[in-house]
Amino acid sequence: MSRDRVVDVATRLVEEHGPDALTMRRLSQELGVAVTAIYWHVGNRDALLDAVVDRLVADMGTLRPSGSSARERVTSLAEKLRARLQARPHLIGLAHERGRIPDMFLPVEQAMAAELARVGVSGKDAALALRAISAHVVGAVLLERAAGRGGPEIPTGLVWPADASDPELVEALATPPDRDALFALGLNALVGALVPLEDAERAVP
Amino acid sequence: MSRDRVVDVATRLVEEHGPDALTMRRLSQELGVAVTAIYWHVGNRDALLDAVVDRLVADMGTLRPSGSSARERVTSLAEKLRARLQARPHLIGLAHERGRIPDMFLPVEQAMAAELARVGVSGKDAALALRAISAHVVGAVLLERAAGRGGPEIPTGLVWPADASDPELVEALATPPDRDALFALGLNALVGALVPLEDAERAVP
DNA sequence: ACCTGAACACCGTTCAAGT
DNA sequence: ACCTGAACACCGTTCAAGT
Repeated sequence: MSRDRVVDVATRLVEEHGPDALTMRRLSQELGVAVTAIYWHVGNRDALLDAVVDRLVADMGTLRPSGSSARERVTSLAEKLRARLQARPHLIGLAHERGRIPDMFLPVEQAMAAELARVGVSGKDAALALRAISAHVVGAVLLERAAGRGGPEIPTGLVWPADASDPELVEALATPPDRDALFALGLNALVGALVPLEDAERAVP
Repeated sequence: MSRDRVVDVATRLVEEHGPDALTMRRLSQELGVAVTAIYWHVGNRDALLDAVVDRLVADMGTLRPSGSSARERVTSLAEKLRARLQARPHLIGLAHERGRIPDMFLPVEQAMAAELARVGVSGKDAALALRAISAHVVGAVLLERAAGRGGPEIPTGLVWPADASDPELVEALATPPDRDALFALGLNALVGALVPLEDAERAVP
């Protein structure tokens, strides 16, 4: 037993079954210890969740961009961040509930800031661009997380009016969305609007 | 006592204090009735939450676009939807947790589809555009909801490196983001990429 | 310093019993 | 048809008591 082991097991429980599955009694069972022993190590459940999120934030580490142009590199950072978040949906949901999303994003935003600086975007403009792009990433991940759990993807009670003049649209909306395409679409729109072209790109369009 | 009154009071509790504040015992107190009486009317807590969300979905009604061009009208729909969602953050959080966001968005998406049709966007393209825009709206609202509750807006433990070459950026990131500007920025980028200009707009640019 | 067991105040839910 | 009270299995947390 140690504080670290408690946080380890707690993290695993949250990761696999969601925050609600982390009860002090279940945790004590997995640790092979009395419920009350946990309190000596971590204080209480709230502090334990804080510790879990703290570790996640620290683990986010630094993402490295790939590609040559600033647009490619910023895009790659956003995609890698999304991939990393998607791998642990319950944990990022927890981080979100506890208002720790900004902390988690710091490393990527730093990396993006460097790319923006290269193409002459700085100051308030850079801050707005960073935040718009990272907001797109979290927004997408949070939405997907709900879609992953929730019941049927297709609206249950309500139906698109049958008399619609655009049957192809109706059919497209009846199938679950292509989340990768959706994410890429929004990201490209943002990057296109916020990250200037480099000289090389402008020369050969 | 009636099923309607139970759902009324439950809705008020969730709206004001969040879903966690809706306990069967507290609800019974506000209703002036024994806890177990509630079960006769609504089944159980889960079904009660379903009923609350059902009512919200039905209440979303139809939003009317304003403006003349398709871009303006689509933009106005997204802005009005955001305003409506922001007015009841806890309830939309609940709808999100229960995977009912698509249901809630149906009316607006219908209205947007009409606007897109006017400028010749239909079928799969229209479906993708609709979903990209509404994803931006939910994403933004979900993020703001967390920001509203969570502790300090500014990252707690971590700090932007002090040696940064762009002090204006560091300062901009140290102040809470302008959420309206952030939302408008993303929305404009999306609408610009997805909704074609009308003839009139192209003539007088 | 670290762990246990009993105890308390809370949950959601069931069910027999009342009117 | 509608409501009550007792009861059950769960929570998180405190605290005196052990080693």
